[in-house]
Amino acid sequence: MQRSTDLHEFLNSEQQWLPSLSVDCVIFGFHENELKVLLLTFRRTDLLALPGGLVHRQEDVDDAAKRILAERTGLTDIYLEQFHTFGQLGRGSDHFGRKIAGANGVDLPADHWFTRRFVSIGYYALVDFSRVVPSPDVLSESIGWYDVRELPSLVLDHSLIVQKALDTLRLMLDHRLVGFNLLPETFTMGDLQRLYETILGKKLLRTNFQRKMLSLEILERLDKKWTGGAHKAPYLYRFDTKKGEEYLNNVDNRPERINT
Amino acid sequence: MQRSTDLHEFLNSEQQWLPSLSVDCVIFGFHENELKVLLLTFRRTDLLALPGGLVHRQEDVDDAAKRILAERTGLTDIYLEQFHTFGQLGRGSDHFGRKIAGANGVDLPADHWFTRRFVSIGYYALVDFSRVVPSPDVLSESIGWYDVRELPSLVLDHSLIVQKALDTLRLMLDHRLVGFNLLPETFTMGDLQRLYETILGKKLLRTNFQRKMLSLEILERLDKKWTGGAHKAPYLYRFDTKKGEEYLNNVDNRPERINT
DNA sequence: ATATTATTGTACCATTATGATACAATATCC
DNA sequence: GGATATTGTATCATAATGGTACAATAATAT
Repeated sequence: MQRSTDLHEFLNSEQQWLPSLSVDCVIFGFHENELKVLLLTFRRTDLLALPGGLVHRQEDVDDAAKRILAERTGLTDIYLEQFHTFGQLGRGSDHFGRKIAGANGVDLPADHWFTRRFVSIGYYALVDFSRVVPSPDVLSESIGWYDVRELPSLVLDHSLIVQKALDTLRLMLDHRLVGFNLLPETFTMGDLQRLYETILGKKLLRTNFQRKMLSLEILERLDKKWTGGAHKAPYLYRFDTKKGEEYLNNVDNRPERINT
Repeated sequence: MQRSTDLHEFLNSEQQWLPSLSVDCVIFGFHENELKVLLLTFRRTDLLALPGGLVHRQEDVDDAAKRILAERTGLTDIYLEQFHTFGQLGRGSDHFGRKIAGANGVDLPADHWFTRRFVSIGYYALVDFSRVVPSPDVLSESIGWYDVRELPSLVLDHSLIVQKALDTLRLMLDHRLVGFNLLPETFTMGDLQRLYETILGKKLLRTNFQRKMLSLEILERLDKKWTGGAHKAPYLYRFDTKKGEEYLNNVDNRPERINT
């Protein structure tokens, strides 16, 4: 995989990019009842930011999001979903771009392209952060997971972007069954419940959660799982892709409150 | 209100605009059990398109959407909501821009800015089309309402944009109570039901719809309405803004299916 | 006046979904 | 074999929803 090149090269790369547009990725990491977000710091600064980047002149924006995530964090094969585009005035990157360049000994000319305004398209994803090893690119000093409940302050409007992504994730949780692409191929009902609880930020009643999930008829029950714990072994389940598609395609399963 | 200027002026206006970005508005019109979309044809062509436009260099994108809608259709004070950004390759406007210019006797040079690629931010709104008089701007030959169930073919990817907007509208219908900003100040339960039925594209059971709406406790019951019809007079209702806000702010009213 | 008509508001019942508790089943450890 | 922690299911009470019935009531026709 092609990783980002260095800052000087980047600052001279205006011709490569679609002007005015950027992409920012909110990668939620789930593990052990914690929900975290992947953040980078820029070299020689302590500025925290979402992994983001620019779109090539001849590149589908969805593809750009995947490429940017890969280049900046090393993460590949992750399902990204667009959720909102941020185009407020005052998310201008003048101060911001100048600060980053400055920290690396570059004094940007008054009208340098990187100091101009960008409108940013937000994408989000949900991964199991114990099974993913992000690595920072050359523009970045560090990369790491930060708990969503105590997020430090971020560059530009990135805090707002994270908040909007989280709202969308919660809203879409069972509409899109987004959870299933971050569980292992097979999982227990407890695994699934912990995922839901972490994303929704609240406890669910075990028995009713189980009843509900089984009633959706999108899970295939497999063998039991003998973990070595001193207790009854839980069943393993697999997400039944075919039934899952049917479920999602059924208009009646949309989360609308008016039915009859 | 400033309306759009002529084509030649527009084609020389590159400096005004944020490059690569456009906005398209999907205005749904509701009246008498019909759901329609507002479309324009470009001058001297029969190309149908959504009202769209470009963003000024120093202009909030949400503001740009409102301005564009006003300039191109004459509609003002309409609540627009962003729903998706369209950035596929191949929605390129080369062929498209050249066709429009050509129809008006302008032969665009090979790399004219208007033939380049645009990424478009989609906004939608819902209005009562009997109470709104759109008028086409100078770029357009005509403006009119088209039934969503039998949409003619549109320019670029505008059919896709309409479909996505409609999906979003239906999904958000009672989550955001989006319907209320297009009913008159006071309305009957029948009015409200017809609105829901038209947007959802299906019949609802009168008695249960009434029960549901009343149970939300966001409607204020007023006097009866004597229409002159040979039947019992229905109550009029007003949307109670304060209670409505409370309702929308209550997380428990989000359309999630996993509760306990 | 009175009957007729169309529509509305509400009551009511059957069915389904949800919140909550109880309890038997069972892998492992001791 | 008994203790322990967890899981799967049953069950009950309550709430929400789908569906029907019916009385109330503005206008109109008689």
